[in-house]
Formats: sequence, C-alpha cells, structure tokens
Amino acid sequence: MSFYVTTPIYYVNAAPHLGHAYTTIAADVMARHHRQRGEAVFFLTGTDEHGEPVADAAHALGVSPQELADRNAERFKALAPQIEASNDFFIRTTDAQHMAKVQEVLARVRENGFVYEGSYEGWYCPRCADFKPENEIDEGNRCPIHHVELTREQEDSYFFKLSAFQERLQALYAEREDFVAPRTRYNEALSFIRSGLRDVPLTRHKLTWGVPVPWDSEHVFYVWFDALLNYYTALSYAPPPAGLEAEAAGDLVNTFWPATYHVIGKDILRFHAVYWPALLMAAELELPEHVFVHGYLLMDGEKMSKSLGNVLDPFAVIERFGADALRFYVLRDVQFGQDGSVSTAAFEQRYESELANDLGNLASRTIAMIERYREGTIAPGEVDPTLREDFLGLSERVSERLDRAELTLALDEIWQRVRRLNRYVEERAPWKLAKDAARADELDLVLRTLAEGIRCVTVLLWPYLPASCERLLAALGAPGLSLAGAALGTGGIEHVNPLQPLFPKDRGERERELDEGAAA
RNA sequence: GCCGGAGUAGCUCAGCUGGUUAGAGCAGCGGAAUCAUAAUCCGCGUGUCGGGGGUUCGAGUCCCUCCUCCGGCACCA
Repeated sequence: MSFYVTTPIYYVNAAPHLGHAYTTIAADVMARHHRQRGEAVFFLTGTDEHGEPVADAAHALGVSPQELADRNAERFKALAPQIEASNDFFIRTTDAQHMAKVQEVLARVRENGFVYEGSYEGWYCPRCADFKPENEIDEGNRCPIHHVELTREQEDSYFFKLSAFQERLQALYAEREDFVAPRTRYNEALSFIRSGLRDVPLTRHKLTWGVPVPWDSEHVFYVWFDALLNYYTALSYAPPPAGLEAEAAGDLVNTFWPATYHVIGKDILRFHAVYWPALLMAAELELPEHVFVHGYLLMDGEKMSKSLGNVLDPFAVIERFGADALRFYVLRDVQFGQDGSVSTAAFEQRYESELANDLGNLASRTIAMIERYREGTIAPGEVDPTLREDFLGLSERVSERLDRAELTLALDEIWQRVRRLNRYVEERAPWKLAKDAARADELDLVLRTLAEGIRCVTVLLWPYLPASCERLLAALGAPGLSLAGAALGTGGIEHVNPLQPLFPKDRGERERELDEGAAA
C-alpha cells in the first residue's frame, strides 16, 4: 500500500496565512495517519512561482522575478516546520527539473493531438498589461484596478482541447462518485462539465516569466498547467522519504503515482476537478484517486481579511500555545470540508476545556495516581472488560473516517473516548480503592486500564497532536506509534514517569513569574 | 436568471435509505466527588425541527410551493 497526499502549491505573491496552514495541517494529519499504518507515504507541498502577478510584484520592487520568488518561497518553506508539517518534499515550480518535466509532459499532450494554435481574444488593460476575465470587469468596461477603459485585443496562443474530454470526464464522474468530495463540490464540478467544456489557452505570448514552450520559444505555458503538473513532476526528482524500501525508493513515480489525495481549497476546484484530469488523460497518465475540497475558515462569519481585530493569527497562537493546539483547533471546531467560523475566543475555549481539562488533566490525574499509589508501576494483567468494549473497533472507525478525509469526524470519534476515560475514573474512584487494602487487585486493574486507555487515544491522536502525544507516550513508557498498537490492552505498559502539564493553562502568567523570579 | 447547498435547543452543529418520549458539545442552573492543570462526574431543555400545503397508519427525514442565507455558472493562485 502506498499513500500520496498533496497540498496545493502556494502562490509566492502572498504571505503565508492561516488558510495555507490549514490546508497543510490537514494533509499532514492524513500523511501521519497513513505512516502509522505502515504504508509507504509521500506528502508533498511547495510553491507556485510563475505568472504575471509575481513578475509584476518583482518589477515594482525592482528585483528579478526569481529573486522575489526565492525570497517568498523561503517563507512558505519555513511555515512547514512551524506547524509540524512532515512533508517529504517541498517543490518549487522554478526548479529546473520541474520545468523540464512540464515541457516533456506538455509536448506529449501536443503529440497526442490535444494542442492547437489559435488566438485568444478578450478585454485587455494596457496598464495591467493583461487580459481581464469577464467577471472582473467594472462598469463602463473599465479595469477594476486602474479604472481605465479596456480595449478589445487578441494574442496568439496555443489551446488545450479541453472540449475533447467532455464525455470522458462525465464518465469519470459517473464511475467514481468519490473522485471529488464533499458531495456538494462533486456536484459543482459535474455541473460545470455538463454545461459544456470549451478549449482553454495553454500558453501565453506576452509573458516571459514561466516555463518556455519547447516548440515555440516565444511562448510560456499558462501558469495553471505548469502548477498542476507539480504533483507529478515532484516524484521524478524528489529524494526518497526516509525508511522507504530500496525498491520503492528507486522510482517514486512508480511507487506513488497516481496521487491518493489532492487536498485543496474550494477556490481552485475547477482546475483540479476538471482541467487536471483532462490534462492527465491527454498525457496518458493515471488520474488521482481523490480530490478533497475543504472550506474557508471564517472570521465572524466573513472570509478572513486583515481588517482589524479578532483575526486568529496562526503565528501568535503557535507562539503562545504551540503548533499542536492550532492543529487541533482548526480541525476540531470547523467540520473539515465545510466553511466555519474561527476566533480567538473559541480557540481559547477549546484549548482550555478540551486540551487542558479533558486530555491534559486526564493524563495528569492518572499518572499522579499511579505514582502515588503504586510508585509508578503498572501490575501486568488484563484490562477492564467494560472499557475494552467501549474501545472495540475504535481505530478501525478512525481509519475509515480518515480514508474519506473526514478529519473532524475522526477526531470526534477519538475525543468521545477521552471523555469516556474521565467518566471511567469517576465510576471506579481509584482514590477510594486505594484506601482499602482488600481491593488492591481492583485498583491495579483500574490503573492499568486507565494507562492503557490513555495510550490508545494518544496513539490515535498523534497525527493531530504530534508533539504532545510523543511526550505523553514517552511518559507512559510506550513510545510506539503504530496503529496496530492502538487496540486496548496491547501496550504492555510497565512503568510511568512524571509528566509536566501537556497543555498548561497559565503559560503566560507562569512565564512572567519565572521571568520575575529569575530577575529577583 | 440557471444549478447546487443550507435554514433543528441561547451558541456551534449531529440526525443514513420516513417509525418508539428529536440528540451532542459549549454556555446556564443545581448537585456529587477530591486522584488531578480549581481539573472531573451526575442531573436539569414546554425546541412552532424557516412558513404553508400534500403523500402516508406514521415526516426534520419524501413531494409541491414560498421566504431567507451561502456557493458555482471558465480562463482570477
């Protein structure tokens, strides 16, 4: 089994923000989960660096497009470790190997008869030096940016025969209802296809910042085709991920293509759900298994913007609460696949009541009792049948959810067991058992079951909360992350170690006190 | 305009192919407990399931209609 998941490549014209982090976090959770299953996993992210806006921005700054791209690509590259993304490679569309491969694939598309010469006619803004799409034109036929009157112009262009794939795409959607999810996005894409596909420009004539067209040096490829192909080209030159068997590592394309999941935002649905499969058909390459479209994180019900106040700043959250907390929050509070609101208040609420109280405190109280009553030692034996029942089939259900990219539902499934464990503590009241020497065996059973239960949920939570879970598992003396070990009673915990609060609630205050203490 | 979603407790939302007294989390109120990061657990909801009509023995769950909100409708990373 192999699993290949991608994020979109991020356009270097903008700075990294919560939206980028969200997509990458989601893909990372999927990648980590599949690694836990022992599968060969490849997780790709990167940057898209060609096209007009980058060329313009660079010009405005008085630097070359490549310089600007280098500078901004670094910022995206730096984002990954900050959010604990475990990507196996970071592709840049200015990589020479990528560009060569794009040329190769698109030349094949042309050889296969899906490219022809034509001319594109549209409304052109002389100030932008670019065509304006119909829906962006202001009243009076004016440029929305420069407010000057647009002129009708045309430029020579090579076209991709998208129209030739109308029926094959419809057949694809008919045969594979899970090609695009959630369902509403599938419907959207399909209705777009049904409305009739037109050919699309494949190249640009007046631009130079792009991948050169091999059969006509006066053109560069339209940035979308260059960008989409990254998912394929990366495998041809990325170093193999660590731990991959030699055979698999030797040919990543063979091992990982086609992609299992493309995780994208809804703004780029059409390109992934229509152009992309058509392009792959034209190039005689296999199609990805799934495109999963997530929604937007909204601030006060509106799409995020930098307007003042209330913006959930991912870097501030990471700074104060750690990346785990951010990862957890965005996948917990907003149903993955739908739009949803986020706010600092909601974040703090989740952090405190769920991470600190439900999980963090569960770990604290359990370890403290084992320390206090049994000097940290777990007596070997069976786990409580009651709890075993409640954990039966859990990891399988989580896997099923994650196979469908239902990250929020999978997380909720796990969280119900976290709550269950707190209830179990109350039901069995170990502090009472500890007072009665005749019930020593019962106390051993309860403590053992608790430690095991925590271990299981922690293994399952690891994709979401990697750093915290590793700490907790280390404290339990059972660092194994394999999903096969997520069944209750398979951990063989012998001894637990003290653990500092996983999710401290008063970190700000505490640090201040420490600072003051150090100063005094 | 066309197409697709959504409208369920104060808030955020579950409710699959129609079937017992419509659920969860949070917030609120009351209580228990004291192992724990004052952390946990239990109890408490008379909700027009957007309005109206219909099908059915029976409908948030199907059909019609109306209202409100959101998204898509091509070359915008």
